[in-house]
Amino acid sequence: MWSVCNPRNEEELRECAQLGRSLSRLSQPTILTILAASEEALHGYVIVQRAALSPMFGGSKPDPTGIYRTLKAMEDQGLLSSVWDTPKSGPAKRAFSLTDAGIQTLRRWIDSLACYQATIGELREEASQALGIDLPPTPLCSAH
Amino acid sequence: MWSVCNPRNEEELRECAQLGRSLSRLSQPTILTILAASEEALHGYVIVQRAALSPMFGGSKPDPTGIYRTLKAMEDQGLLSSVWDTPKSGPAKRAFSLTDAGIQTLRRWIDSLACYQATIGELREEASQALGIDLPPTPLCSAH
DNA sequence: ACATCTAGTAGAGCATGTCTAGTACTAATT
DNA sequence: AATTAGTACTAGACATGCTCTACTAGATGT
Repeated sequence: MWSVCNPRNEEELRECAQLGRSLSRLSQPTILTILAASEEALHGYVIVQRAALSPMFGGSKPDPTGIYRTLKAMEDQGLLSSVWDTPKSGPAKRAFSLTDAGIQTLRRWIDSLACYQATIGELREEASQALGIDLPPTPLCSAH
Repeated sequence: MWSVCNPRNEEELRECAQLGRSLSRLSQPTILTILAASEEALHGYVIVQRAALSPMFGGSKPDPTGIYRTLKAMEDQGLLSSVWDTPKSGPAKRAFSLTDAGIQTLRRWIDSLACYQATIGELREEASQALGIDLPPTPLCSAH
């Protein structure tokens, strides 16, 4: 299943857009949003699950390896902080929460995302014009 | 200079979005649009120049290496066809034009782009909600 | 003579994402 | 009691797409 558009099959995805399951480079704002929406610190595993519900991944769980690596990178950048949670029973797990820098970054992302939207909209208009067709209405997109 | 958003400097780009000069994976629809808008076949060099004027790259010329490689890949996929143009004087140059498959693909891209827009819009809304702020108005974005 | 423009190519590297596969412990099912 | 599914995380290999540096080579301009 695909998140962003809704091709009937893998074939069509490859034909059409040559994209992966998610928009590239937008897992960071997705993670920031998930953490900003949560009162408490979250484990990576939970973040993966919530990400599946976000518009970016629209139902299908993102690859955990990628998310864990992104979390680590974001912590290195100072956007997140984490503490090890070592319960008596069960595996050790890391709980992530936003730093002030993370909140600032998300704030900036909101503007960036608007710019992306505008840019993509312009490209879409130009493409329609070039084909000499009217801008078609927004199709049914997400899987939720 | 950046194409999509308008950060004051490289620093801010890195802080904010960790993105390159262009939205990832959208150079293909950009190229398709440029070719669809042109009556005649275009040289790679000209495509690079026109790309600089498109919303995706907003003024700054994209890396020619990347564009040439993408053109080759698109030809391999049957979206483009090319002929060598070997004038008496001057270097040999390749002229690209759209195939029927390329036109079909651009048509599908128009829907895909709408989905991207919608997805990014939803993410933006969720981010604003999570921060407890009103959805700010679309900022000034592109450089043209 | 030197710089700039046209037109393209080669190779290295980075960021991001994907795939396969594993560890380890718990809880529910058969 | 053994198997399966769920929680929680890690490692390595690979693919894709973009970026950077650097190069060839002819044409045109100063």
